[in-house]
Amino acid sequence: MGRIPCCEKDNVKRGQWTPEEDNKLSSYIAQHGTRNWRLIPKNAGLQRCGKSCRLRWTNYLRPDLKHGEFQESEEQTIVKLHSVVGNRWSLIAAQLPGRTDNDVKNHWNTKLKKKLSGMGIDPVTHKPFSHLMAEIATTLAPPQVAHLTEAALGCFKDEMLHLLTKKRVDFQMEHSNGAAPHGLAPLPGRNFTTSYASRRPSDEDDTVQKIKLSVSRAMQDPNTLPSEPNIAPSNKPWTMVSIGEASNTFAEAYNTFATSVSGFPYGPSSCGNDGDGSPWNQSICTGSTCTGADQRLGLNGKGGHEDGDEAEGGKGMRKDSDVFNSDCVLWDLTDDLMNPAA
DNA sequence: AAGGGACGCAACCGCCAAACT
DNA sequence: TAGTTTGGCGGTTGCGTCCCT
Repeated sequence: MGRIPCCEKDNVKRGQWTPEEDNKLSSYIAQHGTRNWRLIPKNAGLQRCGKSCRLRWTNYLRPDLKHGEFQESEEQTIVKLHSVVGNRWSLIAAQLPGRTDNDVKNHWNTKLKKKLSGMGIDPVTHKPFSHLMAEIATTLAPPQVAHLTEAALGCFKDEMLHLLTKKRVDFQMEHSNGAAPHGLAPLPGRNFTTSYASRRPSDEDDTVQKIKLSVSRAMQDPNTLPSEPNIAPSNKPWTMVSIGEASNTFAEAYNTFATSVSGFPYGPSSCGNDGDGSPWNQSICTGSTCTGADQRLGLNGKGGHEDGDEAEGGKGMRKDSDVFNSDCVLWDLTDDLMNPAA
């Protein structure tokens, strides 16, 4: 029954490929093609598993591969496609001639995820963090919102201070004239060198305090709470308006953070239209779930991944072609992307 | 100059659907 | 039709290199 095993696990070599092995594999495939991966290592005189040979060929040896750095246009394509199809690297790579799924995956994990996070955009949902927080807040009553705010601010503090600490030296070294570093969008009127260098340790606590103050002020604003007399805020039946207003405190908190940390390179509302016009600022914000893009394009947020599990669970989506039926068509998708089964 | 941590990339692992016997 | 392998995919890991202290 069935076929014979692809290779004897005990007799196969593992680890890095040598130039000799590459030559053997390349010359064999040049002559005989890639029809049967089980037989290729045997016939080519390689002590490798067929699967290992296939990976080596598809990810490295194929003559049509690009090996250089990713261009900005390629990065934009990856981000756009990822906002629609999630971690389906093979689909994304198919739109980038010369790039493999492994290339795209590695580049996403090592560069693009951090780049998006640094711009205040969640790499899983492609929404601004502030927008995410507001969305979460709409599902909670204000007392819970307050607790969530505390937790979220802790996250922001750690994340942003980490970024600031890491970048400070680079900015001072490379941009003594105050210009924005490569790949980052400068804010008008901000000077990186002075703003970073002037930060004191106590600024960190000041920042968090500022945010907390802003949030609590917004929470207690009479305009954001129901007006029934003699009912303590925590006991009031919350109206849609009040909850909606309270949820805005998250966006305010985030923007307060970005504003109060002088020199924060991406500024508040990094997904708005108030950027500097750099390709990154424009392209990132075309994500299907971005508020700004939703408004500009008249979208209702049906496209993209509304929850992290779906975005992360590439395998779970394989059979689900609904992602291609999204109302949210942001750019021209090729036929095979729109109809992956074809 | 040396040690340690961070980073990037290549390769492996495990799962799934299709193909095959 | 059932059992098995193959090919393909996404997630994860290991290792070499770079950079900072």
